[in-house]
Amino acid sequence: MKRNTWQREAVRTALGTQMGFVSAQDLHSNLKGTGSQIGLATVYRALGDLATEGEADSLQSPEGESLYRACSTGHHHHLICRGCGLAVEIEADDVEQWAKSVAALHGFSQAEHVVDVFGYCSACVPAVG
Amino acid sequence: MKRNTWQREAVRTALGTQMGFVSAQDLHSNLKGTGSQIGLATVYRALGDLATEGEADSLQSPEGESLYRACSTGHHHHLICRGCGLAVEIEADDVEQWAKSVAALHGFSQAEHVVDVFGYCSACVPAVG
DNA sequence: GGCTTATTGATAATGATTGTCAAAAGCGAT
DNA sequence: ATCGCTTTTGACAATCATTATCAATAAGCC
Ligand SMILES: [Zn+2]
Ligand SMILES: [Zn+2]
Ligand SMILES: [Zn+2]
Ligand SMILES: [Zn+2]
Repeated sequence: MKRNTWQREAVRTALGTQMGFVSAQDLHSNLKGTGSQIGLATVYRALGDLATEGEADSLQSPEGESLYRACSTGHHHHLICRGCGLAVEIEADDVEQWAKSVAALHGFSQAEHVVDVFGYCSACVPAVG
Repeated sequence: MKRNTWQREAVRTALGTQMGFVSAQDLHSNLKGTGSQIGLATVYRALGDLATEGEADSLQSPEGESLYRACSTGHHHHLICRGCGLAVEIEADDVEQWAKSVAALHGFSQAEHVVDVFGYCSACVPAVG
């Protein structure tokens, strides 16, 4: 049976306060910054669990880091700021249809897709040029 | 000025013989297996260069590894078999336009996108059910 | 309160990728 | 072909995210 620990809840709520995607390392730093004594490994485990249970959405940054975000809604994609992590949820039925049809067209089954857009939001663009 | 070395060519041709995406580590193993004495760091550098110059296409596996594939055409995406690594190049102007417009719509700059479809090809589907 | 067992967390281990830098090799000029 | 300058190489160390260990802790149940 899975137990309720303050660590799990801490990660859950910390994720909720984030406005965008964050890495496990970042979230751990944030938690430590607020006085929490939670361990890094626990943050990794909690995030992994949340993602598995569908309470969090995960993706990989272009640099290869795993990023997480609280998310309870259904299938959708994200427009993510490389600077501050801000994530805008985007839906695109066109893309969904396209993915489905291109897979079928080539005889592929059990098709899933990865569709994410990365850039710099209007607030971060001045900081990078 | 960039120089021509047998190492670069070795990586280029080794990539060409692959039917799907491969990691730098795998390609290095393959090269070593055929008697080449090329160094691992050189394989990483060569693949990075090829990707930058547009001669190779790169993406990240779900596990976070960087994968490469020979590719001489312009910007496109892939339909990738989880079973055998087979990759079909796909183009979708619709998706390109969508990515561009959704970024602009939200004030994002320097937008890049990750668009890949994963599934099982017709040859691999029987093996997984 | 105790028992049982999942969970935690400090730390070590892993594994991909990058940095270092002296030695080797490419290329243009001689 | 040789010289000289500059890029490239490669063995090795360093980095960095993530995972594995495993003894200590603490949920949940009686
Ligand atoms: Zn931003
Ligand atoms: Zn979708
Ligand atoms: Zn296949
Ligand atoms: Zn595209």
